[in-house]
Formats: sequence, structure tokens, C-alpha cells
Amino acid sequence: MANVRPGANMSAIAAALGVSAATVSNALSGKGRVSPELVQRVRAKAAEVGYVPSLAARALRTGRTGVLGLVLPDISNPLFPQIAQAIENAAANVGYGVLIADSRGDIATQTEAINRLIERGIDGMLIVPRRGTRISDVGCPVAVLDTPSTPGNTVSADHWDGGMQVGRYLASLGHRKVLIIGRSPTSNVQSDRIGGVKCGLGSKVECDTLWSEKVEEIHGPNCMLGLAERAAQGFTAFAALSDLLALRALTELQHAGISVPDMVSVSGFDDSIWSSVVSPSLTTVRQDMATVADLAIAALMRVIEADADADDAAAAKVTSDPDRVPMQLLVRQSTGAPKTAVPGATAFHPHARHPNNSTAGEVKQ
Amino acid sequence: MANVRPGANMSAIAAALGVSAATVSNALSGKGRVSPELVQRVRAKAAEVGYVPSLAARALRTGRTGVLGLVLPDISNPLFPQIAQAIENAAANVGYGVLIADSRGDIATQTEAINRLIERGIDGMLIVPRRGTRISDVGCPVAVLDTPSTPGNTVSADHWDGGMQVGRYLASLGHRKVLIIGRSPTSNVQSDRIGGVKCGLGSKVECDTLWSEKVEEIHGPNCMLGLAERAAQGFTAFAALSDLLALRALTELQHAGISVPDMVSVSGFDDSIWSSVVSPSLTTVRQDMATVADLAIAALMRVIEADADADDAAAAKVTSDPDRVPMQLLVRQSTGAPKTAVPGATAFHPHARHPNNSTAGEVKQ
DNA sequence: CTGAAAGCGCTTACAG
DNA sequence: CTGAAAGCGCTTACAG
Repeated sequence: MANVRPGANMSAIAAALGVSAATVSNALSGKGRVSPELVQRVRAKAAEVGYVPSLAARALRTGRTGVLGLVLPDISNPLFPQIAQAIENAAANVGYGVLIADSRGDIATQTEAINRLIERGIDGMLIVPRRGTRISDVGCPVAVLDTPSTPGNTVSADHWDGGMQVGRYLASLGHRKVLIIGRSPTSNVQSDRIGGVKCGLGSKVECDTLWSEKVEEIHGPNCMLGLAERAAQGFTAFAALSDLLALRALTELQHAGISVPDMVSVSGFDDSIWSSVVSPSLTTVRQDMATVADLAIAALMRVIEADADADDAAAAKVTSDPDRVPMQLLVRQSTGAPKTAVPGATAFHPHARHPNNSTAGEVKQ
Repeated sequence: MANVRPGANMSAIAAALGVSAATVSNALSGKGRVSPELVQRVRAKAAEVGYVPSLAARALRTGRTGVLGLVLPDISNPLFPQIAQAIENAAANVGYGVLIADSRGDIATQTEAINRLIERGIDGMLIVPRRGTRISDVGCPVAVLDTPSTPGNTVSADHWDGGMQVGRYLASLGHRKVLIIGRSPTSNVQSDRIGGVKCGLGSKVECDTLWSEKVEEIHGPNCMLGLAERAAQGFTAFAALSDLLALRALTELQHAGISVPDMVSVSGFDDSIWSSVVSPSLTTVRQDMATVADLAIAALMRVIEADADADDAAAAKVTSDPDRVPMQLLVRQSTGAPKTAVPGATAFHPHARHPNNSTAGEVKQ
């Protein structure tokens, strides 16, 4: 009696209409050949009694649950909300539910989480893998998200292209000495972004890369990155590979009395909610997560259908090569042309910008 | 054949052992009285063949799916990752899965999302309600998260107490003019936090409240909040009711050349990942989300069990009054004693603080 | 302590 | 175009 269904099941409808349950099933699913007129009556009755199909029964019968699993490396990952929202929506659009699992940064937990999902009988799985994880055969259709250079099974935005847009844009503003700020060289996403940035900057721009992870090994977590010194060395643009790093750069520079964008420019990646709220708002690159999600779900659906028809069994996988989704540069206030005279870190104008920095004038390139 | 189960079901195990399926079921669940020796053999066989129970079949039989629904007002809510992670973990600990649903800030979508979950046969639901939403009878056990002043069915941290800790701390530092920064006066959470802050500050401290929503109505989204002017008026501490607002305050002040915490202090709420990464790192208040989640799940379990035993049917609800979870003040670098001379917004020392602002020395009060 | 039987609600060949 | 029947894999009274 834990169930709160309005009560009516197929048999009830069938009885009420004096037909068989099979006919009700066929009428409702539109599969079997039922007379249009009967279909109408069945539909009407179903609506009348507030019929809600039992997904459990259907799952038992068909072997498909209509549920997908979403495995995240670390739910506290700032990009997670965007991913989860996009996936949930894309799945709902094709009638699927989404069960979440968190691997808490731990690879053992990731395996555990995957197994729990499998035990729940999910029809397919979306995995945002932990860095350095190889997703092996998990025994159900899998789509891997967000690591474009991983071969096979992968759906992702074109991070390299996003990087190129940033590089080109900074070069066009006249920056000649750019510091790229990444977290870890082992991240495929960050590698792709860096490659793009460098390509976009071109060979005439001097550029160096700073890994926050390495600085932290020496100075501890969330330490200063020494950006004031870099600015003094003549770097006029700081291209962070995530908004988290960009925010860190922005506040560190401001803290040191270096005005953004008057003295140096800062940009990020991901268009997280925080990037538009800070002052000055951050120039960033947005990936079309909705499209990524749609592609991932579509790929999964293809495999699931194929699995159901032919008997390819467990070996089936999402086979399409990385689907590429364009990225979009959002130019906001944290970037601008460099000063002709490279500034030291002392003299500047605190009130150089007008207090009203509405983002209404956002430019999309 | 969409199923990838290792194959063996209860009948297979029963056959292999020459016993009945009922016995296998009883042995595995530990319910029926089966001889210890037989239990051993059944367990061994199950492990040997890699038996995975069919949750679908169990659900059909028992009317319980072992799945909970998590309804979120807006997945892009910065607090969502923490909530989702805590809930997923707490649910997994009691053998439950978590299906997510996003109401995308829309109240119609929220209803839709709730219905979708119900149709999937979830055993219970956790709702982080949209502001101003009244969660009526949804036809399954419900626990409401995060709005402490909502009566009944609610589990949440003690936001009022968190506010009081901030207020007391700022007063103890010597601040005598404090600006509270909230988003919207309609938020129950924010109201509670404000009440606490004011109480903690005591009657001798002058304090004013700024609502970002109201400022934005005039100046547009993400506009400046006019904090530099407030600093000039003598406000020395800015107590934001969320880290998002705190970050906005921090960068706006820095942007205007006002040094934090040398000239003014800034604090937030929620301990989001961003608050520890910026410079100076933000003093904030952390709620013990794990405990909130545990309480919520426990309350839900209680109702679900009761529902299964007695036949209280659909009316059953989480009845316990707001469970109170303590909040924890994390003192970081964005707060300090006020300057004796209230500063104007011009002269200050850009390099007053040492570049290495490791958060290792975090103080917990 | 163990087993035979019924049934959860659906879908799917197979007859008619 | 419609129906009778079997069965997905489990659990739960009920006998023995």
C-alpha cells in the first residue's frame, strides 16, 4: 500500500470497457492494430480514471527501465549544475529519467557508483570521468562527456576552438604577452583549450603557461599565484582555462592594486554564474551544454535501440567519433586593449570605470 | 536482451542448488527462517554466478522502487552541488537511488517535474522549493529542504544561528556600522539569516540592509551595488547573505580601489568553492549539509516504513518540526578589525598584505 | 526449516 | 481488428 497510484490499472480499464487488457495496452501504446474508435474510448477512459502506467511492470516485462545513470567525478565541480541540468532536460525530452551518482573524486568510489547504477537496471550511462580514468566496459551503453581527446564514446564541445577564439580575440586587442593559467597539465580539456589559445594568439605573441597545481604544491592550497609579479614583467593578459581560475586571477590582481581591465585583462572559460556577477564581469567562453547533452542522449538512444533489436549484447557502445559542439566567446568587461606603456604595479586610477557595469552590452563573437 | 545481467536469476540459483526459489529469496533477504547452512550455500552460489537481483521485479512485487526524487528549483543554483552530493550520499547509505528533476525556476515546470517523478513510482521526494512555492499534497512522502521557517515537513540548518555568529563576530572585531546585503526580502532563508545577524550585532551597532534585487530593478542585472559610496559613508563591514553576493561585494570594492580587509570587511554564507579561492578568501558560514541530508532521508524513511506497515495511505507526511542543524563560521581573510579612521575611497596601500594568503590558518569559532 | 502457488501490471507473440 | 495466455523475476502468506 506504499503505492499512491490513483488505483486504476490496465485490467480495470479493460473491464470498464469490456475489452481485453491486451487491447488496452495496444491502444495506449499505438502499437497493435486497434480500431481508431476503440483507441479513442480507451484513451478517454484512461484519462478519466487517471491511469498511470506502472513503470516497474513495464520494466520487468521489457527489460528496460527508462532510466539513465549520470556519473559525476565530483558533484561539487562547478560545472556540474550546467551538466546535470542539460542532461536531465535532454533525457526528459525522450522520456527518460536520470539517476545520479557521485564518485567523490575517488576512482574506487566511481567504480562502486557505476555498479550501483547497473544494479538498478539503468538502460545507459553518462559519465563525466575523473581525470586520468579509463572507462572500460561497464556492461551497458555508455557515453563519455567532456573529454574531447578521449577516443570513442565521447561527446563534447570543441574546447580547442573555444581556446582559439580567446587567443584570436586577445591578439586582436593588441596583447603581446599573455599568461595562460591552467590547473593541471594532465587534463585533456585544458590541453585542448591551451592548444587553441596558442594557435589563436599566433606566433608573434609571447606566451607562458602557469599551472596552479604546481604553485600549490609549494605554497599550499589556494595560495597566491604571483600574478602581480607577472604583470610587472609585462604580461597584459591572463587567460585562465576556467572561471574558477579566472576569478582567482581577478581578485588576486585587484587585491594587489592592479586594475582590471585598465591595466591587465582577465578571461575565463565556462560561463559559470559567478563570472557574470563579479566586477568587472568576466569575459568567458560558453559551451552549448544543451547541445552536448542532446548529442549524448541521442547517441545513447541509438545504442539502446540497436541493442533491443539485434542481439549485439553487452559489447555495444556509443561509436560515433567525438561530436563537436561549437563554443561561444562572451566578451564582457574584464578584457580590453592593453596599455601602450606596460604598467608597473603601483600607480593606477581606482575610479577609472563607471560604477554602472551592466552586462547588457554583452558582445558575442 | 537489452539486459546485461550476468544471467542468473533466483530460479537458476534454486535449480542449481536443488531448492525452491522461495528459499533462495528468504536466504538472501535473511527474512524467512532458513537454516544457517543453507543460507551459506545460497549466498555462495549467488556470489559464484554473479547474481544481481532484479529491482524491477522487486518493485513490481513490493510496490516500492527504492528510489527517491530530488526536486531542485534551479539546478544552476550555486548551492545545488552541495545539496545533491549530500542527498545522494545519504540515500545511497540506506540503499536508495536518487532521481533528479529540475524545475528551472518555473513553478509550472516544478509541478510537471514532480508528476514525472511520481509516475516513475518513487517512494519519497525531497524538494528544495522555489521561493514562494507552497508544496501541497503531492501524493507521496515529502521532505522539504532548506526553508527553516516553513512549517512542517521541513529539514534545514539553523540559518538564524549562522547569522548570529556572523553578527557577533563582526561586533567583536569592533565594527560599528554594518551593511547587510541580501537578494530578496521574500526569501525565508535570508530573513532568518538577517534576524540572526542583527541579533548578533547587538543594539549598539548601526546597520542597514541592501537588497540587490531592488537595485537591479533600477540599474539592470549584475549592476554595481554602490558599495564604494557606502564605504565612504562609514560602513566598515559588508555582511552578504550568500557567497555569490559576497563575491560581488568583494570585487566591486576592489574594483573601486577599496582594499579588503584593510579598509572594509566582507563576509558571505554557504562556503561555496569560490569563496575559498578568491583573494582575499572569504569569511563565510558553512551549513552541515551532510547532517541536513541525513535528517531528511531519515525522516522520509520513517514515513515510508510507516506507510508500508499501517495503511495510512497517501496522507502520510514528514511530521517532525524543523530539525535544526548547527552552522559553522569559517573566519578567513576577508574580515578584520575596522580602521580607527574611517577611510575615504581614495588613499590606500595596494601592497599592504603579503602575497601568500594560504588558507591553512582557517579559524573555526 | 522448506516448498508450491499466487500475483504484482505490463507486453508480446499467437490465434481467431 | 480483438482476445486468451504466457511470462518478465521477485516476495509473501500459507501449508507441510
